[in-house]
Amino acid sequence: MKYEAFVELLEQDINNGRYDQDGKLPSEDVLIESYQVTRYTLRKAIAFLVERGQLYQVQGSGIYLRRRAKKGYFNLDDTQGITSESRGINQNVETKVVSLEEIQFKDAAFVPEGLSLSPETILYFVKRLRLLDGKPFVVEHSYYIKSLVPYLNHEIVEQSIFHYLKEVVKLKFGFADKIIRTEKLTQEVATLLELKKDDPTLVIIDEAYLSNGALFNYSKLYYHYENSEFFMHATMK
Amino acid sequence: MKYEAFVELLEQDINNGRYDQDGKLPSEDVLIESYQVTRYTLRKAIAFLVERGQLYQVQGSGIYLRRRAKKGYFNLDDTQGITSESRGINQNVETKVVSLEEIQFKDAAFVPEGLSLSPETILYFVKRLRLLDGKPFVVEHSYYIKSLVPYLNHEIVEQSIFHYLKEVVKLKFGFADKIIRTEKLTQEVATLLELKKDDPTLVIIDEAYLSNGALFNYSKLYYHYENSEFFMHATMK
DNA sequence: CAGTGGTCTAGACCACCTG
DNA sequence: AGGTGGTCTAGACCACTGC
Repeated sequence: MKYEAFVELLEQDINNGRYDQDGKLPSEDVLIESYQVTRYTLRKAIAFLVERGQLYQVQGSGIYLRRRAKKGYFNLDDTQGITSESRGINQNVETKVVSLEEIQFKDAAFVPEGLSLSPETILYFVKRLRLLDGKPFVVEHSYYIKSLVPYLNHEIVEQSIFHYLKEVVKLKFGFADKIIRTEKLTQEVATLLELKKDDPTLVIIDEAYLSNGALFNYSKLYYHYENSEFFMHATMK
Repeated sequence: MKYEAFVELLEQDINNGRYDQDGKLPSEDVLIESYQVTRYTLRKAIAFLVERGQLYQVQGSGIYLRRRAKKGYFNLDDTQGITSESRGINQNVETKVVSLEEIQFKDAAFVPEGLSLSPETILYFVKRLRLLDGKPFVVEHSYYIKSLVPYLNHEIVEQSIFHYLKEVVKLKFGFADKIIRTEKLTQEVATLLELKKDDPTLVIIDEAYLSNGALFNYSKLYYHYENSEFFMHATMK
């Protein structure tokens, strides 16, 4: 059994409360027996859930459920936009497209530090406002490299772009770098967020790479400081 | 050979430019041969460096160095204070202790959501201002649970508390949860950061757990919005 | 000291990229 | 087709926790 499938199965059982009375899972030996998986598969799945902060392991003792697992936050590790980020709570996501155009790399308003592309490289440039339950949540300024993302139109951009890239264009995502900071809002972004110039904003600069290491998208995201909190889990090594 | 030791060895070779001409590492088979490690040890070490964003792997192709790896940022995954976070750049860290006192849990100014402790639980409460190259960088409001952190004094708190807990008290750290958001500054914190009331601030609420899952510390950190940028690396699953 | 998770070995086969 | 990384097997032993 592939470990991804086993992760889902295990996650279901955990979420259905199968292990709630103990607050911990059975030992690895018992899990191996009851799910009929090998230790490799089991530990790979457990490691995934540990990374996500749902479980923790104590050597010599057992595998424990995290109590008070965080809900209702956007997870900084989820790199695929609001739709999947907001799982755990049911919220209505709306998207307003401010603009969609093709530009050349040399005309981009901002560029990731150290990124070298030919000045004539064609990029899609998308500005969107996204709302959660009717409240302005984030303004996105996103660039997509056209040689890797060959087609975007208004209709696609009104939905989840990443969903389209994954399911339709069949891009294989690899990893993302993010820079997080706080700024004062410009008038342009403040208007969209229904805030005032110089109000605070949480800014995330996001660089997204395919599994082959090629950058296909970079974005600057301005979050409404009152409507957005992010969560992350880290191991202390 | 333990994989932690091998990580260090491999990291040294990478940082010394041993693999720069190719931009990639040799294949796993070659690495196994040249470093005399087993595939398990090799892949565990590689996985660690991939998680940190220093390498990426492409199935069927190879193990590549990340170019333009980020330097000069604070890594959100590093959970052990400024001293180790700021590696990569040499900056002078100063610490000014604003206050150090023992309080009861019921008198704490803030409490992590869902945390249940007896109201009489004794906590150390530490307020510190930390400066980088003489510039105010972060104001920390930190609580330590005395039953797990039995002793703190002014001298310790002027240094790296985590270093003390790790090396002297021999606590074994496990994991940390963080919530990241933006707020407007209160007058009290603004004064310490040499900013004005209502200026933006990046806030991180940090909960730190021992390897046995016990919470030993939680903090609210107010970062100077002009002097602090954070970096993180994520895999897109 | 019994039982648990962590590391390690030595293989095999699969999935994917590249020439 | 050959070579690369990804998954998987079936063990063994080590390190730690808790009774």
